Amino acid sequence: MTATLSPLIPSEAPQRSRALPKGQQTKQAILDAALALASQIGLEGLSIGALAEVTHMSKSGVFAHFGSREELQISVIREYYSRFADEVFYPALQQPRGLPRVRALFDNWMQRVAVEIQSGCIFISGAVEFDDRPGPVRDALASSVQAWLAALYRAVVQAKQEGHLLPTADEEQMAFEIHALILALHYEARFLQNPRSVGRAHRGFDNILARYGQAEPAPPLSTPSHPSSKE
Amino acid sequence: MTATLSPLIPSEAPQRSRALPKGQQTKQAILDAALALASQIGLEGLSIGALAEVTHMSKSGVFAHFGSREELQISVIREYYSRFADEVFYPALQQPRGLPRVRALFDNWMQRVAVEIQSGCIFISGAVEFDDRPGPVRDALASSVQAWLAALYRAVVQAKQEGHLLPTADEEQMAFEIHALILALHYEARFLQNPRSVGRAHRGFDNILARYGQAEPAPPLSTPSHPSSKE
DNA sequence: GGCAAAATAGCACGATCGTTCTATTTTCGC
DNA sequence: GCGAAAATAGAACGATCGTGCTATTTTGCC
Repeated sequence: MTATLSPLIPSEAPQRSRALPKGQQTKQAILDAALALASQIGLEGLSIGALAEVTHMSKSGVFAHFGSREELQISVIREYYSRFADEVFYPALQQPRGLPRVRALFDNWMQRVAVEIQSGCIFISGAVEFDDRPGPVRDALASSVQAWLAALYRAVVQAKQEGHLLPTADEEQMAFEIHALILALHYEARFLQNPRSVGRAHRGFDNILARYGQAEPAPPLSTPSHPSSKE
Repeated sequence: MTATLSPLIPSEAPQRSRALPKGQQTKQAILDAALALASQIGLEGLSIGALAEVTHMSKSGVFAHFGSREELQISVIREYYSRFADEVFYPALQQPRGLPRVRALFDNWMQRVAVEIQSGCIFISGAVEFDDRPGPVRDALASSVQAWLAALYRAVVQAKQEGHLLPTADEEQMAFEIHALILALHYEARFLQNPRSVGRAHRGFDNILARYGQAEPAPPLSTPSHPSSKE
């Protein structure tokens, strides 16, 4: 099976046969602006009026593309998830299974969060905004995050299977601790504006590897592949 | 010097000579309700109308006690900070300097966050809400958090001074990693509703101690050092 | 190039927000 | 218990919000 980040939220199949009709085109432009706006002020702060102003449209013009504010928020989450996957997940697949891939996932993630120190991360701000507000927006957000964390977890499991981690390593624990570093980086860099946070997070990852990793580099092609990776 | 969490935000000296006048009394009642409300829906979600309804007062009656919404928010932060110090920081001072005190700080913190999985933590939600919204509310929040993190850092420094940590231990790094665990606990327990998070955070702390602590008092890493960290 | 359909604008609605102003009630020292 | 001062209520304001309704413009197929 090929590793993917499943599009948990079904989206209409994009038209590939022709150039996008005008409607979809401006819808995408609105979505771009909405993503930028939501990153700064949060999904809850996203207002149709402000969005209309930015895109030089009327409120109802913007509104018509989504039908409701909730649908707009969900679309933003979908868009964010897609970009996150393109930027963090898929590039890491070029690294070989195991520790190199885990390292690439973390590095890409770090790099993205480092940029988001200015712009904000929807997966983090959204979690706070919707942590006790049930509904479709929360569901979309939670399943997106879960999909990403599950992908990270799978990469850690593979690293252990490849012999890159100690046999005693607890994969779920390791994934938890990696996630923790990212959250602390976001908190201390973006809110507390501590410039040392990036270095702290990197050091933290090194510490995690020192604890869970095999002391000696694993033999490159030693073990014949087990029944292919199931999760 | 005696260890304290300085009241960074100056507050009017409370009247001790007499019973509180009626005004201060209801102000405190409003503040209690505001704290509960802000914990659930955030400092930004705190509305004077909702607060009036909960306290069975008129909007203007509530408003008159604070003069502005901003002042209300700052008062809530002040109140939260005070309770946090009473519940997490001061009790830990009964433990001897060094590792026991660090452990107590973490345990108290964990216990509080474990409760806040239901109610929410203003230090965390507020950080997201105000991370790029300058102003007095953000300042009050940031200085409160900084004061607490500095207190944690001092405790770690003392632990090293007492010889409870390796001479190579980086105190700031250790404090960063502890903070990270708390943030991950809050995120994964409150938003993702993963019941294993409490155990993961405890285990993470054990891992940190294994990395930075002087190796001897407890049996080495393979056995869990605390009976409670079972999932 | 005309014409249905899609896209966008304009306007108004009810609700909620923080805040202000004025009136009324309650507190509390004397 | 009188009366000034404090506390609370009530109503109204302008602003902003999401949304529904109806025009108007623009698109894109024939």
